[in-house]
Amino acid sequence: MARRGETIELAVLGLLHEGPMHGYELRKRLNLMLGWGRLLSYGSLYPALKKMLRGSLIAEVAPDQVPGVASRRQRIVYQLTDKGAAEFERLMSEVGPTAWEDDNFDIRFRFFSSTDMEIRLRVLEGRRSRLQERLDRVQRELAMTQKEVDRYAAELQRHGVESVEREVRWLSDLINAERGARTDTPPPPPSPAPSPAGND
Amino acid sequence: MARRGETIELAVLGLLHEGPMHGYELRKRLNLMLGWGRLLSYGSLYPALKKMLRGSLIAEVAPDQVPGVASRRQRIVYQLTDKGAAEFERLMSEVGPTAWEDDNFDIRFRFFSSTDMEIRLRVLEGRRSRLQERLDRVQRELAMTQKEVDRYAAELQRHGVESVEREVRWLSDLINAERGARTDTPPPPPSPAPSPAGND
DNA sequence: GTTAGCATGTAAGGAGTTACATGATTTT
DNA sequence: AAAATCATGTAACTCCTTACATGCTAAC
Repeated sequence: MARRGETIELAVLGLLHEGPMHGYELRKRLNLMLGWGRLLSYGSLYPALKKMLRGSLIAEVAPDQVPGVASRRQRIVYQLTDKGAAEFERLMSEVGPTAWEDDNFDIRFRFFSSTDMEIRLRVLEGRRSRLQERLDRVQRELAMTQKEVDRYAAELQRHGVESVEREVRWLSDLINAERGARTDTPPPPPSPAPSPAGND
Repeated sequence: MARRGETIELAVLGLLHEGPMHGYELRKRLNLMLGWGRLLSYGSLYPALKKMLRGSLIAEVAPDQVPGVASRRQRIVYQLTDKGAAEFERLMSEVGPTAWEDDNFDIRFRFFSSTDMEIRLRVLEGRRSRLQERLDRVQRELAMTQKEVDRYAAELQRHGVESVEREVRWLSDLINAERGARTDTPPPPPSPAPSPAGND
């Protein structure tokens, strides 16, 4: 779904940011994390790790940490390099369109704790106005095209619109929560107008 | 997400099943139909049409329907062939896993009017149990892995679970509606809104 | 007459899946 | 000892996107 090749990379950087891990474990967490539909295959994870290794974003951890448990070696534990950590921060502070895409947004949100609130707000607002645009566009076109509507087609539209509206409300709540936490100022009346988005 | 190459093909067959259309129009409808996230590009639509043309699933409509409006020609209107109609029916009566995938499910649902209720029920139930499995798996793993949970990670999980639960309820309502219509039982509630949706 | 939108296509390449291939370790 | 699961990897392939390229038609 997400076309940016950075998607897996960002997720891996984020997970390794929380601690060293080997590929198999990484994959399990990744599937749990964005598991709402897609399962990541080894055929895409391992090549991605190799690539990041070549780019020095990650490095293999020295194998013999605990001398007592000598043998148990065939899994490769990776950790973030300084360069990798810097790249993670660079990617996490992007606030442009790529940060609003479905998968990219989820991953960024998952690692929001590693970002400033300003970034968080920009990303949340960007995502919200993107969804709002989708909604408006669909509803506009629906008004034009609607002649005889198939029952199931209509039900699908209805459910889709409702789901997106629900996510918009979710985002609005999150935005309010962030704003409320920003200062001790009591949260001002919510602005229903979707703010036009800034870009990177 | 959807890996099956049949996805676009089925959607095109379904739309042409409702009437002849040219590529540009097809694309607009497709984007409206499964527009919740992805936009279909020409680079994928036109090659697909060519392929279907080669396979004789569709054919070009004779260009000169209305003699008076001679010129206005450069768009290519396609229509379903008999073979295409048969293929559409074959695909629509599949009830296996491929029919439960996100995109494939949406497309099948969109064209449910062209199917028997038995098929509809199988597809709806298949999709529901697939979502239920996802839910169970995630909740099981969540119970094991949960140690220190990041605030945003937890919120993302919560929202994800809730969304899927919501879709399960939606499917359940639809299944009940189908079952209710199965017997000769006269439709008890009036049908101003076909929404049996008891949501939220 | 020039911009904007309609309409069709192609080439190159990215991203990820499937299927294959291998072996170690733990559980039964 | 077998089966399950952990663990890593590769090759071929599919699907789709991006960017490019072209020309017609409507509106301003």
